[in-house]
Order: sequence, then C-alpha cells, then structure tokens
Amino acid sequence: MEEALSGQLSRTVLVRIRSALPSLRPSERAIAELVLADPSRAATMSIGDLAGQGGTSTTSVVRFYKKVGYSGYSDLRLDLARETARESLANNVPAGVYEDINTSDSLRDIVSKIAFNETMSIADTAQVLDVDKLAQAVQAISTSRRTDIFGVGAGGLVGEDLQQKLHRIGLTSFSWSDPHAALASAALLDGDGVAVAVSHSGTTVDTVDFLLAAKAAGATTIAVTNHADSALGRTADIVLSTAARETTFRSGAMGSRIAQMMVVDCLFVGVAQHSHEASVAALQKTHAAVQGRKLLRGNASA
Amino acid sequence: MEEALSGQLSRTVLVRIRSALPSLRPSERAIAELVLADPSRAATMSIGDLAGQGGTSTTSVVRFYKKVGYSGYSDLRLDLARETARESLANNVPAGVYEDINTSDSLRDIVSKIAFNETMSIADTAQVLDVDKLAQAVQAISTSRRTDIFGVGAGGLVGEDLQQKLHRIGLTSFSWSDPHAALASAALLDGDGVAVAVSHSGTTVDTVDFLLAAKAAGATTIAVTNHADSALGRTADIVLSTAARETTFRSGAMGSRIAQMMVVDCLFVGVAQHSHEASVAALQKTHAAVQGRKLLRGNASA
DNA sequence: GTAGTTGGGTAAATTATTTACATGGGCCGG
DNA sequence: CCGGCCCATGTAAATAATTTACCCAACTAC
Repeated sequence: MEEALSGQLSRTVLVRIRSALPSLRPSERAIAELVLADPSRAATMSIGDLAGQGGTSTTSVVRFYKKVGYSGYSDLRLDLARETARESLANNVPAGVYEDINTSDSLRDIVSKIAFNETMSIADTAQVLDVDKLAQAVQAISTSRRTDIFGVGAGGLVGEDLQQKLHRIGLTSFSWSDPHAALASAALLDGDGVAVAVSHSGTTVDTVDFLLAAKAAGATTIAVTNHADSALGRTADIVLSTAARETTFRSGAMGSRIAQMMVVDCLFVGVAQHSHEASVAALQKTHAAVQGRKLLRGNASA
Repeated sequence: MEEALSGQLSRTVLVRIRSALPSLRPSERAIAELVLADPSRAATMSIGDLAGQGGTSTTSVVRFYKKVGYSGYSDLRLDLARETARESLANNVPAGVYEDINTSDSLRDIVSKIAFNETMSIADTAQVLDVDKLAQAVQAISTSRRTDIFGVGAGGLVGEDLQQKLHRIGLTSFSWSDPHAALASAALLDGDGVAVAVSHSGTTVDTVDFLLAAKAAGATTIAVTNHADSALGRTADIVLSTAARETTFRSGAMGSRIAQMMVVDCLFVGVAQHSHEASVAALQKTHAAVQGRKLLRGNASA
C-alpha cells in the first residue's frame, strides 16, 4: 500500500491485482478479472469502457485501482502497458537468430539475423574492450604529431573513417590502403608518431609489416583486432580487442567491421574529449601566465 | 499513418518521432525533444505538463503527436511506456546513456554510451526497415547490369563498402566520391542500371542531383536515408530508411553510419542469396537436362 | 421495525483532451 | 514600402475523461 510502487518499481501490477482479489467486492472483482484476462487491452480502455464491459460503474473501477494501490488511473494504465510490453518481448526473440544465414531465410529473417549479430558484436566488444588500453591509445594519438593508419579490405574502410574523424578535429593523420605507401610512411614516423593497424584476423602480412616498420622507426603502435594473440596483436604496443560474431555467409565480415567501427568511434570520442580538455587546460595556463601582469594594465592581450 | 501503428506494432515510437523531427515546427520540435530526452517521464505527463515544460501550448503538443502519427494522446503515451519498458529490460541500461556525451564522462562512460547508441540505432533500423522495399532493392540490384553508388562524407564510406561487397560476388558496381564523376556515370546509366545514394539527412544537393540524373537516364534509383520525406527520399524509386540515434558530440555521425552500414549489409546478403538461388536454379535446370542420359551411365559428371 | 453497516451507483466537480478560431509576424508582388 | 497572404502558434470553447461527494438499497443485529 506504499507509495513507491508507481513508476519504475512496478513490475508487479498483475501480481498485486491477483493478491488483492480476495479483499475486493464483487463489482470490483469483476473489473479485476477483466484486467487480468487481457491486461494489454485493459491498458487501452478508459474507466468508462472498463466499467461498461464489467457491467458496473466508473466509481467501482476507481475503488478497484485505489485498493490495488494506485493513486490515479493513468498510473495503473501505464504500469499495465509496461508490464505487457515486457512480456511480449520475452517470448519475442525470433527463433534461430544465432544461426548463420542460409538460403532458405526470408528477407525478414535476414534482417533479424544481421541486426542481432551486429548488435551482439557491439555489445560484446564493449564488454571486452580494455578501457586502460583505450586510454593509452587516446593519450598516444592526442599527443602525437602524426597518426598513420593502415588496414586492408574492410579494415581499410574503418581506417579511412578514423582518418576522416581525426582530421575533423584538427589532428594530422593519414589512412593508407596501398601497402607500399603505408610502409614508406610508417618508416618515416618517429617517437612523436602513432601507427594504427586495423585487421580482424591480425594475420595479414602487410598489416604486420606496417606496424613493425612503425615500431622500428620509434612510433607508438596500436592494433585493432579480434585476435590479441595474433602476430599483429603481439607486435603492437597497445591492442584494442574487438569481439565480433563472425557470420560466414559469403564472408560478409559484417560483425567485425561493425565492431571495429565501434572501437574507432570510442577512440575518436576519447581523443576529441581529451584534446578539448587539453585546450581548456592550455587556455587556463596561458590565462594564469598573464594574470600577474594584469594589475598594471587595464587590459592584457592574450 | 492510420490505425495500424497503435498496439503491438508500436515499438517504434521514438523512431517515428526522430524521423519526423525535421518536418516539425519549432514549437512542435521542442516537445519532440522533450519526449526524446526522457520518454518514460514523458509517458507520465499530461498534455498540459508537457506543454508547460516545453514552453509552448497544449495545441502544439496535439499537433506534434498527430504529425508523428497518433490519433490520440493516450496512444502515444502508452506506446512510450511500452517502448521504455522494453528498452530498460533489453540491457538494463546504465544511467544516462540517453544523454549526449559530455566532457565530464569517463572513458568507460563513453564506451557505454557509444555501445548503447549504436546498438539502438541498429535495433531501431531493423524495426523500421521496410522488407518489401528491401526486396525491391535486392531485385533491382541483382538483375541490373551495373550499379552506381554515391555518398558524401560518412555516406561515401558506406557506399564504398557496398561496392566492395557487390564486387566480391561478381556484380559490376562503382562507388563514386567525386560529385562530377558520379553525375557523369549516372547519366550513362540506362534501364538496366541502378543508382544507390547514401545520405543521412537526404538533403545534400550533390546526392539528390546524382539520383535525379540516374532517374532521367532511366535507371532504378535507391536511397538509403534517415529521412524518407527528404528531397532525396522523394526522388528515389525505393527508399530504405535508417533510424539512427544521432549524438551531436563533435558530429561523429556514429549512429547514422552504423545504421547505414546495417542496411547495406542486409542489401548485400539479400543480393548474395538472390543470386545464389538463381545459380542453384540454373544448376537444377542443367542437372535435369542431363538427367535423361544418366540411366545409361554409371556416373554423370555435372 | 429501526439503526447501523456495507456494497454499489448517480450525478456533480474537476481535470484532461480535442477542436475551432484568432492573432501576429514574416514574406512576396506590386 | 505597403498591403495582402500564409504560416506558425496560441487562446479559449467544447467535449470527454477522471475523481469526488453524496445517496440509496439491502442486509444485519438488536
């Protein structure tokens, strides 16, 4: 009978009604049974409708929901809607979304499976992603003078995406798709440079060579891969792990691409935030630096 | 826009609101944003409350929900309750994931928010994606002689991804990033050609021009956009709608890119399956054709 | 039989919703 | 630069929903 029941903590509307049943008057009970019989329909009816269907009056409906513990009809109604929504979701997981896509699937099945697969790839990656490593990567990129990015195939697109993003916030970066150009550029990096390699398997020779060259040149190396213990993962200073559920259908590489993209997004937002803080900090420093001189002048130029 | 939307098919309230956003008047949009900011709270408020909070009038609230496609306020309210119940169940969401990313977020917060945002963008898009339209698009691309793809910025990468994929299953396609080259190529399409444009807003002039040129040349035109009622959407023969949750942080355009990619993946798998079926059918035909001769031999080579 | 109690309803008061209409500001043709 | 027109928005009236106040009938206990 407490107050707290309305709103979020209310998963028990139906339970409450059921347990209140014995203490209800006949006409109130008629309403209760109507509600229990089809809660989702009840949620859409007005007090008047409900009274009509139950062969009773609006007053009895009011008495009913007060006894069940609600202070207003819309509270009951909303909880009813919420509860039924939950239930319909529970047994709504489309069958077979775990399976790989096969030729007998309808387009609807395909959409479900892809959505499920990609969703899970993101969720799993969020889980697996090491925040400390991410922080190191953010730090490295934020403070680097230049960032070289390399990936082949799908990884190349992800790399390009990162490059576009970094460029937009004023950081110097290059995305290479040609192995030779990438190698050449990596070799020219120095201690202030960063190299990022994107590869699902972590076994592509070109990608590993790229990181090795960057490392030899003294740069900080970052790998985005599903397999931290691959050649690529072992080479990199910082490994950002994805956790893609790879479907094999026509090697669409969908899960891995989505997961890589998600990691890149995190990296980008981290860097954007970091450099934002850095510039604020820099501003404060310069501000402090001129502060001592201000007393003498009317206005100091920054 | 009629009846069908209330009740069970209604998990898309927020999606509907989001996609209606551009076509809403300022005061209606204020309401929409209020609702999007905290849907579960909105569900508990009356029209008057909502109007007050949004600094506008009840009339505007009414106009808002009518435009979003509801015939009555309580319909909207119930759907809102249902949808938020569904989401809070789906992945017992950490507090505040609905908010945009801000400078005080830790890296862990950032990862959570991005994961949530992208996950929801995919789920919403899966919901909103019209399977019939998708089927038409699959059919068009599968049977076309050539597919031209165009997008700017993030959309360009998505286009390239589609191109890579189609290429891998042996279909002729081009992904353009230069508007002039795209236009020129589009103008050379004919009735057997398909043009695909990828644009979140659907308002980029170059993108619309590209589709118009393709259409004028007689090709089938497909748009992948968040806003079906945009210039781009109205131009295209087939519109594939995304339903991205756009965060504004540094205009990362993360949600939209992920959603577009998911649509492209569906398109690709559909096409792959379609042509696979076609080849299976062809195999069966040839198989049947030689069947008559088999009786005479011990082993027929296919 | 009468007073008290209980279940239930009618109708009035309140509050929420929808609709009809008015206003005011910006823009276009002259 | 003026008048008219249209769009966006609001005010207020009409309608519909809700909640409350009050009443009646039936049953119970003396």
